[in-house]
Amino acid sequence: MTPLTRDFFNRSVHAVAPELIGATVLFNGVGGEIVEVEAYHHTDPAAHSYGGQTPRNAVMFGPPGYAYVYRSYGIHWCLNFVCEPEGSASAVLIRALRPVAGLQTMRRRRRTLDERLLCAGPGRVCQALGITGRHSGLALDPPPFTLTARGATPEIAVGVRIGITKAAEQPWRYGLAGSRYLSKPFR
DNA sequence: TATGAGATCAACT
DNA sequence: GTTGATCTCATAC
Repeated sequence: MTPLTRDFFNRSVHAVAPELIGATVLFNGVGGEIVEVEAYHHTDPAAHSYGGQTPRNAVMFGPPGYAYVYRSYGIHWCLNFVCEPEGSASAVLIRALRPVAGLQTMRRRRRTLDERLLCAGPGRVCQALGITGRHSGLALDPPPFTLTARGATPEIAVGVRIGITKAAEQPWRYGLAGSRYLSKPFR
């Protein structure tokens, strides 16, 4: 169980994103295996950092290995891992987990007993782990975060990203092939 | 199974 | 005033 260090994130998002599939993320001991992510590069019109720095996205412009959390559609929180050397403003959106630790806590927060729906979607992940905008800017290596590298290399599925209108054709969504915990199946 | 409304906020026009 | 890296619930097919 090797922890993910800052060096791991200090590379291209397109290298980091697929390698996160199969890794484990815990927040205060609650979480699971990452089964779905999306990559956002600062040259990408769909990225929050595309139009330059604002108070909301400032964390993306900082060093890699930090959490960027933002509010989506007014109600949900979405968790990102900042990547690449400082200033490049690129990040990986955590879209879905296979629940592993703290199932009872997640079921209570999510108000559902259906294990498949605990962490299937970026808003659900944050609700299940108890992550909000207060946690934006936290480092990923010390607690409350615990990130662990995967063991064997899993089969990775690739597809187009979900719920965006700009640069929607880019195949920058990565998932664990065949997983039943995805927010949507790959095709 | 599929579409539609509502919730609710920061950025941008 | 509009839009969006979303989810839930209701109603319709």
